[in-house]
Amino acid sequence: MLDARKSAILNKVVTEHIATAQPVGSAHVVRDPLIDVSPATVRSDMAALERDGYLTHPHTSAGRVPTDKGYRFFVDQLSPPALDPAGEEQVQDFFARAHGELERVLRDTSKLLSQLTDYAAVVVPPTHDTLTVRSSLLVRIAPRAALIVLVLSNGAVDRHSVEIDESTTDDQLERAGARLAALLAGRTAGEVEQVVTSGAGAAPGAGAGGTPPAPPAVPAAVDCEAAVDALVAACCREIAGRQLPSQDTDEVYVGGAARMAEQFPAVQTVREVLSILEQSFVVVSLIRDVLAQGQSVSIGTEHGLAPLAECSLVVAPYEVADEVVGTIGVLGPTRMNYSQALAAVAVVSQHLGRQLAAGS
Amino acid sequence: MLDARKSAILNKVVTEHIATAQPVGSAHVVRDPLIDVSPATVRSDMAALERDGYLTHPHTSAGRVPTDKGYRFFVDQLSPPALDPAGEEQVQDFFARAHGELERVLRDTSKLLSQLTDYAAVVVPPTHDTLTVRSSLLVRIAPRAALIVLVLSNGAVDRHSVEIDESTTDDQLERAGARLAALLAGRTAGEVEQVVTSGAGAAPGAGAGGTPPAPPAVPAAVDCEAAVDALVAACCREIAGRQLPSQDTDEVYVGGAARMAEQFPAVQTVREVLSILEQSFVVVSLIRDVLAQGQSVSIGTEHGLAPLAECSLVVAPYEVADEVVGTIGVLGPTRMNYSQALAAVAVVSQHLGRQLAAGS
DNA sequence: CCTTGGCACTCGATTGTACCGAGTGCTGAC
DNA sequence: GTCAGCACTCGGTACAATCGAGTGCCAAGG
Repeated sequence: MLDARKSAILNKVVTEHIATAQPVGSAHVVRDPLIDVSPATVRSDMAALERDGYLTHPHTSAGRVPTDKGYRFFVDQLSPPALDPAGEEQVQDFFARAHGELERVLRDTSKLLSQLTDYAAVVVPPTHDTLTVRSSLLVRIAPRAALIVLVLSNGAVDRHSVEIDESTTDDQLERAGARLAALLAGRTAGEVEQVVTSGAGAAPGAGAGGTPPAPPAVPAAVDCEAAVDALVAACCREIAGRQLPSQDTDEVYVGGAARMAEQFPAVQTVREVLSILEQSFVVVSLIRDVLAQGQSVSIGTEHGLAPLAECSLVVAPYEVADEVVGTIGVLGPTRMNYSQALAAVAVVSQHLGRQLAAGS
Repeated sequence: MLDARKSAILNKVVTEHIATAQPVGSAHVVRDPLIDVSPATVRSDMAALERDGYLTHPHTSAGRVPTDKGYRFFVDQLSPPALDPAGEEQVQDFFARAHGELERVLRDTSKLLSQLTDYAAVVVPPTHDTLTVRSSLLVRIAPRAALIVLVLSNGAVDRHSVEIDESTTDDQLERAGARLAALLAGRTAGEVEQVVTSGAGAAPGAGAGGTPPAPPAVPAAVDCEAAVDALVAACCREIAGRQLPSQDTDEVYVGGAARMAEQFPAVQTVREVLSILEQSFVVVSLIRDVLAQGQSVSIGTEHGLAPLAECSLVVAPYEVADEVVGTIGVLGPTRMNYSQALAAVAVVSQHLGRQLAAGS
């Protein structure tokens, strides 16, 4: 597509612009030992690159700046980058020390990633699909509400509330709890869903398509045992339901958002970017979209979000037991240090996966 | 201290400066109908106010700007402010709708408070001291680690991990779990602590003063029942220990941090403020300090944090069952709208307390 | 003694002008 | 195709002039 010299020039423009944040002119480009031609030649090549959409001009008599397409070319031909030794050590250290609650580990991981790259970092927590239920508990917390607590195989705790009928006796609740414990032990949330839809009485059935699922409620018990059955079914539905995309629970850990303040001269831009970062739902779906396209980098306007037009996102999934369970990412300006970000994201995602597999 | 006219002038300067963010001159001040003197008189009064430390001068030939002391005077003589009807309705709406997990409610509350005021908002979650344990569960999550899960009376779930000896049998664990359940049910964390220090075998004893408490570990069991005893004691210690100030778990919900970006012209300031907001520990202790001094507003340099010299913090505790359990706050520039912030914080803290008492 | 109009003075902000220099595009020669 | 040379562009800086909001002080009047 691009001959060797043009490609070299484009690369030089990109790296130089990343380093200096300034438009780069032909004189700067020829300073690169790999480019052994005169400025005039470089100029004509740069004009061609501009015609092809790789570069732009802020105005006449200014140097060139890469377009999103230019960055894209640069990133695609980047050799798989390695993290610098200092960073590598930092990651090692971190995960050697990391322990305790899942949430804490994830939050700290986002901080680590942000420190490594000097940009904002995002950690999307693992879905529970690969985790099994180790233990469960059903407790009444109000006359008409009960809580299911699940301890998962990695030590995380999941929690769902179900509406119950006021007439439900403590005894019934206890029996339902016992049944539930037996039913859930060793299962994943996905398997629970299967149990629900296959047998186990009051399956959702008809209304599954367009209409929103009714809130789980248990009808007044006539037969005692039937009430217990219904309660168990409601609990299962609730647990399985949480995994559905209807969840607006989308949690996400953002670290180093403050660093974005330095990246953009315009206060307005900073404000918009930070605002987006506060809406976890938007962040999650953004990352999901990028990953769905098989990309690991999204540059400028490639994703649709207007306020992030001046940002790039570098993502990597992390795996537990060969299954993708979550994602981490770095958000920086389009003129970010891509190789560093790619390296950091790759290394951290690997370590994080291993860590979670170990059971934190 | 200040005669009526000086006081009026100071008030006018403060309100005007809050509204316009500009230094305000004598001409602006006399526009106030309450001040019926000439600009020259105002000028001499302002000079006096400056001598007394209530106002400053960016430079000669500029208007006056309030100092921290000036703001302090203004805030202290502010009549207890009421929230505007629109805001009031928003709060009503919010708490009528609020439901679900504790964390979600708190996070959303921080967003609400931020929306009401247009500044950043902070919610410090309730300590568990007034909550009782409704149910508990002890599960092994790794060969050498177990997890205590507590369901609290308001439906929240608390979780602590304890180190256990590898030789501990599942049977022992189960018995310890049963003992623990009986011991904890209906108790608050504070009461658990009392149980630990009073009887129950392996109390910390000597090392309680200066040295950090040893990590909970259970020695290899010789006698089976003794091992169970020790395990129970370790669990209790862990639960009680969490309430000690040694906790660096200090969680905090920050909403609307992005709004700070617009409040300061200097990017550096924005960066520093956001940075502070990301360190939950700092935020928590800051709020604690302010409250400990019986203040509800901290202005500029009154708290010691240099990066927040241009910020003010408005806080209010919230109560459940007449006990202060947590705090909410608003962080804005020193020239923030204090009456609005005070009103919002007061109203929201009241509603939040009521909401939590109801059992979310 | 407090208040006030008058007045000189200060100093940031704005505007205008000139100039510099980094950078481009083009052209004609090799 | 490459390159030296050249005219041209245009943002950035430096400097001066001007403007105006605001002060401090003083002398006169209640």
